[in-house]
Amino acid sequence: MIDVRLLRSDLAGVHAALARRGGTEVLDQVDLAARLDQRLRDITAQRDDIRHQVNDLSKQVGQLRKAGESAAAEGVMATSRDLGETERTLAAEHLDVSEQLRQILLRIPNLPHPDAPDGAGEADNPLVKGPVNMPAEFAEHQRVPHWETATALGILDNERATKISGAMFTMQRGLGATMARALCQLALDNNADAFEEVRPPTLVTTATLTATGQLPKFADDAYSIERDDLWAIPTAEVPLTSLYAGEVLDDTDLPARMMAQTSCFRREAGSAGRDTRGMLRTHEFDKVEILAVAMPEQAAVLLDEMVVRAERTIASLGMPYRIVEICTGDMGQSHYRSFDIEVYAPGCDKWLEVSSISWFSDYQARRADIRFRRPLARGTEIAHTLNGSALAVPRVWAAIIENFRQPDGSVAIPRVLHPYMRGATVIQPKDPAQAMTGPT
RNA sequence: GGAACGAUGGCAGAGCGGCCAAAUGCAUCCGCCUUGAAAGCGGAAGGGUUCACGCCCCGGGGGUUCAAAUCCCUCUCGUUCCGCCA
Repeated sequence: MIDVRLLRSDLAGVHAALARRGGTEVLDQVDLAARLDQRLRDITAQRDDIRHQVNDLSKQVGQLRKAGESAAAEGVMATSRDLGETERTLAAEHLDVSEQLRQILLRIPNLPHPDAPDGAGEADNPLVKGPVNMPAEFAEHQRVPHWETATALGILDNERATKISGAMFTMQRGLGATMARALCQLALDNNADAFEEVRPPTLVTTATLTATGQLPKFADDAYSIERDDLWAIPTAEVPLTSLYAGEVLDDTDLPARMMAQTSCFRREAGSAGRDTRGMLRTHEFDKVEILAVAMPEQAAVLLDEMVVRAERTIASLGMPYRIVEICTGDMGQSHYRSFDIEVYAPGCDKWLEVSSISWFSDYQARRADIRFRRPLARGTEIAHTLNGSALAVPRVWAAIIENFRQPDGSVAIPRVLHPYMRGATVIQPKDPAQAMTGPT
């Protein structure tokens, strides 16, 4: 949520910043919000004035009663009672207008960082690094889609996953399952020097999913469990951001850094039919997320650091990758500034987004009410939040299968994963760990 | 799932319907004392909103009343006991 006070102090500036994201409906919403805010403040002033009078009169009643002047007290009570009517009317109107305002504010996106590149969409995202590790050309045996290779090796069994749970669910088996877990372990180990490992809940309340910005606007993208009013998290960002919701942190606690491996659940409502094969787009997947709650002046450096950390893990796998910055027209609603890491998958011939690292300024923290206190300052300030995927399993997994496919159809396991693979260095068709192959 | 009790400031913990933003203790900060510290003594200090006056905040919501931390209803959460259970 953006700061309402900006609508009063610099409406033109808000307009200019949001215009960079493209679209004009937002600007109308901003104007509407500004009008509602003005009205709300008028009502508040009137209501508070009435309350002030009632409070005064009530005190008088007490004093008159004590003095034994009950007739005078009755008169004052009558006056106060009448004022109470007006107060109720104004209070009801206040509630109504403030809820309207809130609903609009919740849907207004964050203002982009001044340095975020302008652009209309994905095609305008500037390349900031790479491609790294890109060979002059790929061998023919690498030009096989991972779902073919992996199914043949018996490490991917999407047919049975679909039987169990429906379309766009995947299942890894044998060394494929081991490697999925190994990837998470690698990402966790790579960041354990600076981030506290957390194992948060994966079902959260409506309030929690609203704090990070998924609700109310993107309800269709999330799985809900209506009977208990819970939602399945689309990313560990959701519970980790809300970990300190409603709290006032000490400046010495900041930046607070946390990481978590969780399942992530996405309905992919808008992308039915796209990327349905293999593991490019799935309803449930594992991801290691890193996250920081910080003071504003700490955030820019943290963003750089988190990009470097995500890159380091990806780079260590030895696959071609590049880093792009997300332009204003392609940024998510809550984002202030954002970078993606993409890995090249030769079998699909696609650059796959495997990590996204973002700075949210105070947008999420205001929704979540995460504040901090400076030593000498009076009052509190809204914190900044940042987060990023240290590693998202399915696409990295897929890219490994394609990049490291050998001429004989086996897959070489990247060296950094060897310690986590129980001695395996290659995934062979006749690997004894494969108990049963898929029903092809 | 059933029953009982509970929810107040950073923590602990008082609080007759009006004099309660709220005692007291601990912790914190600033002085004094001291070579320095501890102890002792004195003092300061909640959050939100507002240009300000003011208004709001005692788990959330609703109600009663001229007036609610205080009375009533309800929800949530917690503790204990019972049941069930990886």
